[in-house]
Amino acid sequence: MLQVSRKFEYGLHAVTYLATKGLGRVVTVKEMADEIGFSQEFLSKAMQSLKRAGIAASVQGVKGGYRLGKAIEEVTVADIALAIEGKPHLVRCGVKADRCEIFSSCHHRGYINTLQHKIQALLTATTIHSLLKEIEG
Amino acid sequence: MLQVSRKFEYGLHAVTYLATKGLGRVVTVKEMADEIGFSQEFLSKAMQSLKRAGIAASVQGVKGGYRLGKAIEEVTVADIALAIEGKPHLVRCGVKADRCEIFSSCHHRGYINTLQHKIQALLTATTIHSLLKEIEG
DNA sequence: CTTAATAGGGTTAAAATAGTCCTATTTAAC
DNA sequence: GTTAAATAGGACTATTTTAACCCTATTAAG
Ligand code: SF4
Ligand code: SF4
Repeated sequence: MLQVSRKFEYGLHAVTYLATKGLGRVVTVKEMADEIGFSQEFLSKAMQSLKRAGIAASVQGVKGGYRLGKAIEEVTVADIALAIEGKPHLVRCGVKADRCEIFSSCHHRGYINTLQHKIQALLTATTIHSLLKEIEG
Repeated sequence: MLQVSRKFEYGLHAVTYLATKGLGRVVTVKEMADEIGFSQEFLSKAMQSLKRAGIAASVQGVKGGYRLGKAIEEVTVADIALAIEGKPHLVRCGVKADRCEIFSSCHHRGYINTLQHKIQALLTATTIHSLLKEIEG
């Protein structure tokens, strides 16, 4: 269906939330989930992925939470997608060749791979900074 | 995971198969499935979708099968995707607004929709004709 | 030492995708 | 006209992926 995962949307919303509500401020998952309207548990998983990628930074313990890990000019939508969904692969042979029974005789991979790179370029072209400008402006 | 459906790949392979093996020739699903290396039953479903969209034409009865329904200069990858997967929607609110609990407060739709249009433009930019030239050349 | 938070493994539930099966219809060939 | 080879398509099942939840451990403020 060529659809973006829900977790990615959770992550994207979370990052823009962090970016708008105080740049250095530490925000709990609970606050974000309540404000945005998402499931706290699931958003928590998304935040953990973002943290591992350095997009968010975490503070543990009471008064803990998350804040941005990078300047919003340096985080692209592609980064968030990578952090949450892992390396993109439009076709199953991108995961592993033997996942496709016709791998050795397929003549379409080249095209599909360039297509993928173009899509990736689109995602890379948008930083969170420019996304916010687009939303507000 | 942003992955293309298997049925779409079946369809794409089938169309290029029809295009290379004789333009007017009527080819059975069995032949295509055997040659390409796909499941006959499932490929059959893909062909039915392509037929409904006019991309393939069918001949029923003994000696029946499929042939191309349009000139390969007039069929784009986007057409095949549309025929097989239906209207694209990168996010669930594209199917129906109430599929997302935060629809009314979401500020990301605009961006995601332009992203979708750009991806769609990429698919529309490749006709089967140009795809074949790319493969052969 | 208690409490509020993240970290993360493991499990379950729901949905989408992939594939199969079966029957009806069409039509060429005999 | 009967048979056989094909598409048409509905219904079903299996598999895989996604989404969500639960539970325990760890961290650190008060
Ligand atoms: S059909 Fe080709 S592009 Fe698609 S998964 Fe198989 S090898 Fe890859
Ligand atoms: S979060 Fe926004 S873009 Fe995503 S499905 Fe909901 S309304 Fe649509």
